[in-house]
Amino acid sequence: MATIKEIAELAGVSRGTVDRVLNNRSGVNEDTAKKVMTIARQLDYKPNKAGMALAAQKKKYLIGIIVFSKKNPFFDEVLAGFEEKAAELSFYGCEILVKRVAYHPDAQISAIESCINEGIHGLIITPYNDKKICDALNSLNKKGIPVITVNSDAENINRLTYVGSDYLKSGEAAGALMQLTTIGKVTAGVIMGDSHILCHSQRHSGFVNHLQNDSRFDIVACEENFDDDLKSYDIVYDMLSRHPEINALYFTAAGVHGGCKAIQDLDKAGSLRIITHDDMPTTLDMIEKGIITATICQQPKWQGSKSLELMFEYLTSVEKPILEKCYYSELNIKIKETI
Amino acid sequence: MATIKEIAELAGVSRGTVDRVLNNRSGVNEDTAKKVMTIARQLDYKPNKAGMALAAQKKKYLIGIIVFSKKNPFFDEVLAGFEEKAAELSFYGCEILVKRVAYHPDAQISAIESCINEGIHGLIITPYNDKKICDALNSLNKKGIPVITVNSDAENINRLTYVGSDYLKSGEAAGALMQLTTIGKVTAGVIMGDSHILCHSQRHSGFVNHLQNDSRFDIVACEENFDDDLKSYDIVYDMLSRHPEINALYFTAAGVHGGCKAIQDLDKAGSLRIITHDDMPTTLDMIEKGIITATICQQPKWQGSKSLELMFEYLTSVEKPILEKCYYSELNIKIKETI
DNA sequence: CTGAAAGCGCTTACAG
DNA sequence: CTGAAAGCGCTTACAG
Repeated sequence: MATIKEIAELAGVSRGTVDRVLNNRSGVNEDTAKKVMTIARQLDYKPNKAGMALAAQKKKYLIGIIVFSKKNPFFDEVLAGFEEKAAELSFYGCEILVKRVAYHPDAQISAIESCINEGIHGLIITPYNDKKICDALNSLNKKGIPVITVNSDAENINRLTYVGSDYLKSGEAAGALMQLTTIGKVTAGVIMGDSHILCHSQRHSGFVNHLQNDSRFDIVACEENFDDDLKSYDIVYDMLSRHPEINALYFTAAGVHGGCKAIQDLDKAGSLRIITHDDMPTTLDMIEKGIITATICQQPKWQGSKSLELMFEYLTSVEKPILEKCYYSELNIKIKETI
Repeated sequence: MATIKEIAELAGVSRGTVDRVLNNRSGVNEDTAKKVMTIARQLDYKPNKAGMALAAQKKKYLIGIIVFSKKNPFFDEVLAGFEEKAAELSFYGCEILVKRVAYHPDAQISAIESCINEGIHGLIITPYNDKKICDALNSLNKKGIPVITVNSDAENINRLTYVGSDYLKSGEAAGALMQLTTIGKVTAGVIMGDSHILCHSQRHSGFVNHLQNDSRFDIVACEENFDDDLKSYDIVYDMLSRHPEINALYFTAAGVHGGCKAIQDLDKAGSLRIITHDDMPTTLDMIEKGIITATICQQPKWQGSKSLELMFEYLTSVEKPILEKCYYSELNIKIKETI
């Protein structure tokens, strides 16, 4: 592996100059720069990360992370991903500033402001899909603070990229799984999180799209639980009472535990085919008990670590990398026997 | 973060001495060592990886990797994991030496020998379950070259750990998936790889165990294809001709493509429920075509990167880490809509 | 526009 | 048994 020192010797200049050329720091004679670049290319120079890391010891890159409140255990896993990656990058000077706030535009706005005050260099956020947030994020961008959305995207945001699930596809997968695991006439109900949340409505569409041409399926009810377990209990209880013919349920988001409780209380545990998303402990418990048939997971940990990795790479690279529009996590179906 | 320099100043000794104490290098006065250790503990000293990496620039850790031949595309993925991790560890001086050999004890033996000749410091291997291999690996251990088994384990080997699938569990998962996706009477056939291969027979047992108390299921045939697609074609063709009542097939290992071809040629594509393992391109193609219902994957890439990570950590750490007996990969069910 | 020098934290001959 | 010094590769004030 070629080093800066070698290149400097070959080019007959100092190491400092080579460094300037290689990192596009301004103020180097054009001819000198060309000569250095040619040699660097010939030797296929790749910077040594250990050297970079050591020299960067005093530098600091502070990356703000805004995800949802502690009430939603799904984000515990995403956070685990952030922390794992942050530990790995800590010796390159990467530091993270985590804020877990309520799912509300105002809470997010004030979290964003406090991030700015603490001097973040980049922001990773699960945005509430709202005009206010959109504006706030776009003005961050103008300040030169790049934004990456994670887990959930928002419309019209000027973000670097989105890291998370393909929600339409995951809804379709839920529909397909429903087909695979049922026979005959299926009367289904859907329990959504919040129809104002982009990803929840996308899962719903995916599910409906996939099943609409299958004459076996009839979707007779769809309600929102706003990701709240108590609300979820009531809604499911009510839905199943009004529609005793329902024999399958699809939960597009959280509130799985409350909903399943209602099913247990109605003594319908065995007679319903239930598909959910994600694998928080309460969901795993319901799978273990045989109440939920399968759950479709979305690599929350990967979402955290990947988004931080991309942000850090972007912040530290000289030639800004070209990012994909979206980085989709894999869908992972789990049943009792694979958890 | 405390540094060696700080500790040296506080202890009133040189940095060299601190280094000797911290890394258990011999020949330090006991009292001095104690003093240094106390201070290090007080400051919660953690070595700076960048510093270590830079200083280790001239060192080299060569790790041998022996997996199966290029005919088995599953190992392409495992290899991708090895290479990704090797790139990450390269600036700590980690180098890998990959040998892909035929699934045969003699081929493995000679690969092991050539690894020794090239001076490996550790070996990661997917061992053929055979006395000869076992002896060879145990003698490696005696030479001080640690061994990790990956993807497949062998009996009575003195290895550091095993990184791979829990095959019994994955067979059970296949059985459960079969139950979930069928109704009424199911007459099943099993296509095994090689009954002498530990993991293949474990999957078979898991599958049979899971289904034996379910009166809906009848397993009427079980044949070996030795992971060969042509052989697999013949076996499946023959099995389905002799047992026209078969309406479900389980492939415990490779040879999926050949088997599915036979099914197509017999015009039975729609009428069989088929469960397989892994997601090599040919398998994905058969899922896309609706011939295979679901496939259970085992994180091949993770198996490669995890095993290399563990080996490198073991080789480079001062206090040898205590490893688990086994590191199991997650099981990941995929259907057409999630690939 | 460029160079010489110091420094990031750890390791390692070498000298004593 | 211990210290002083050089070195790993990259970066960064500072001086010119």
